[in-house]
Parts: sequence; C-alpha cells; structure tokens
Amino acid sequence: MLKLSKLTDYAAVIMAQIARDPEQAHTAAELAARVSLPHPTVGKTLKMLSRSGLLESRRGSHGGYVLSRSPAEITASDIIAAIEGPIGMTECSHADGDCELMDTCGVADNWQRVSQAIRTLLDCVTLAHLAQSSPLKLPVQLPIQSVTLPSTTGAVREH
Amino acid sequence: MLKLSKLTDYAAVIMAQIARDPEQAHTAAELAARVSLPHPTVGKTLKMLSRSGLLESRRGSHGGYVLSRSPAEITASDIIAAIEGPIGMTECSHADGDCELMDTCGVADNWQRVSQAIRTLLDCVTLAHLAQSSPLKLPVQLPIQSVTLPSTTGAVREH
DNA sequence: CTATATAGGACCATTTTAGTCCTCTTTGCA
DNA sequence: TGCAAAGAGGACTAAAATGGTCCTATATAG
Repeated sequence: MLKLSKLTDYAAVIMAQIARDPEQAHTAAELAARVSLPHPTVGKTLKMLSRSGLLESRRGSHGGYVLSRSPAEITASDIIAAIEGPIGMTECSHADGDCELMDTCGVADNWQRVSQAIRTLLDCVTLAHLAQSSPLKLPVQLPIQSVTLPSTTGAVREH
Repeated sequence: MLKLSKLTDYAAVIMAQIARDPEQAHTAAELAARVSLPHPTVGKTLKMLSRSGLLESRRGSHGGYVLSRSPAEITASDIIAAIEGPIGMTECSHADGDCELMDTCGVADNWQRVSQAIRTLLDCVTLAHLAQSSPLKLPVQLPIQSVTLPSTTGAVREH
C-alpha cells in the first residue's frame, strides 16, 4: 500500500490546521477538538513535530505550539520524516544499511533512484499546498509520459 | 519511512531474476537458491505474483513460473500492488474509504494528488528498468524544481 | 505410478503501531 | 507565593500487521 502511518496522517492534518491560523499559539486540547481526535494522541503527535523542529512550543499557561517556519517552507517530506524517520522505499535506500542480499539483489540501485524521485516529489509539496484547498498541480502528472527513459524496448507503458 | 514491505522487496528481486532469463520456467526452489532466501517464503511470494496475473505458472514436474508479459510491460506499480494492494498514501486515497475525519481533515484532496503523482511515477518504472543495472533516469529528478506550482508565496523550497 | 511442481490456506511468532497515562517542569497570573 | 494551565519525556499496554512455516490437495511429465 505504500501507506503513511496514521500518526503521520494526523500530523499533516494538525499542521494544516495550524497553518491556517499561523499567528496564534495552539494548544493540544484545542487542536484535538478541532480535528476530532483524542487529546493524548494529538499531544503525542505535536511533541514529535516539535522535537523535529517543525513546531516551536511554549510551556505554561497561554502556551501552545506555533510553526517554526512559514507554511511554504515546510514540506511534506519534513512532516513525514518527523514521524516516520527518513523516507525511503527499501532498507538499503538510506545508506549504510547492511542488507545481506546486496549481491543477489541486483535491483537496489534502481530502487534507490525511485526512492530519490519520490523524495524529490515530496520535497516539492509544502504545507502551504496541503493546507489550501485549491488543487495542487504536480509536475509528474502529464509530462512524465513524454520523457525519454533509458531505452529498454517499449519502455513507458500507459495505464 | 514510506517503506515497501519485505515481501514486496523480495517480489521485485525475484521478478528481476526471472526477467533476466525470460524464456525458461523457473521453480520456487531454483529462485530461492539464486536469491538466497528460504524456499517457503519465495514460494509464497511467487503465488501472490501469479494470482495477480504477473506470472503464469505451470504445475507438475518441469513446472515453474514465467512472466506473463514482457518485462517492459510490467511496472513497479504492478509488483507493489500485487503484494500490498492498491497504492495510496492515505486511507482515503483509493476512493470509497469511509474516513470519519473527512470534514475536519481538509487535506485529503491534496494528499490524493500526491498519491496519484507517486502512482504515475511508479507506472513509469518497468521491470525492464529494474532488472537492468544501467541507471534509470526519472523525470522528477531535476525538472521538478523549475515547474510552476500554484502560487502560495515562495512555494518550492530547495534542499 | 511416482516424482516434482504449484495452489491454497491455516497457523504462529514477532514486530510495529496506536493509544493511554503518569510524573516532572515551565510559565502566567491572581 | 501559590495555583492552574500548559508542554516534556517516557513507560506501558493492546491491537494489528507482517513475516515466515507447514500441511494437504492437485496437476503434470515420464
């Protein structure tokens, strides 16, 4: 499924909420209510986002969370990485992994390129994009079909 | 991590093996040896690939598996979907999902577009690409930076 | 008829994930 | 100065997904 974990999903929703009202500090309780999710869970998510430097927190009464950068400077990659760690499709895709199948694998290199492409794609999607409702137009949608891939007879196949 | 499951990983490696010698039928035992993975696991993976129509199987002695189409006509999407089901980053990304957060979410639409972009990307990568060792050049790598995104001040951010 | 394959599914162990809770610290304000 | 409102950190548990094995049935070649 190549799916995000639930927490990552929550994180995106929460970040978008904050992004829509970036001036004020938001408490976990407030966000939990807005997003209809249990307080402890939202709290946990916020802590993770904060630890990764995507949010700044202020403790004590009148505390809460604020974005640490503008929504246009926070990417989908950032959010995903904050919750799930480095983005990569395979074990070996974030270096120094000691996959014992290296020899027999024969696929690693190209998987890594695919991983890289996905990362690049996610780097292009900002929180500002996610938060707004207007359609986000991604570069891969049409142009990709016309790009020349390294020839392997037939190559691109349309769906 | 946005990671493939181990089985999907195996599937890719196994498919690549077969693709490199597409004329012959390959048995689970043979492939297991080539790929240094336990026979039962390889068997299970092959069954899944076969059930999804990516491989044809022949039973009985001298049986085994063959690709059901040419390597250029089998995509990374196909392989992933065979093992993990439909590709999508979020619950709601493959329609009819009844996510109760629909209202409060406000992010769904754009996530779906991102999912779609990834799908498209994976549709462009064929088994032929994966199996060969020469570098696969994907369209998103450089061009994306120069593409105009729907304006949200600043938009693309480089890493 | 027998040896060699796959088909299908049951089953279990392990890991990952989600979610909760408790205690400690910081901060604003009466 | 003391209290209430917040976050920080981490321990813990329950549930689900994953990986892996095994068993029985079926097909096929010789």
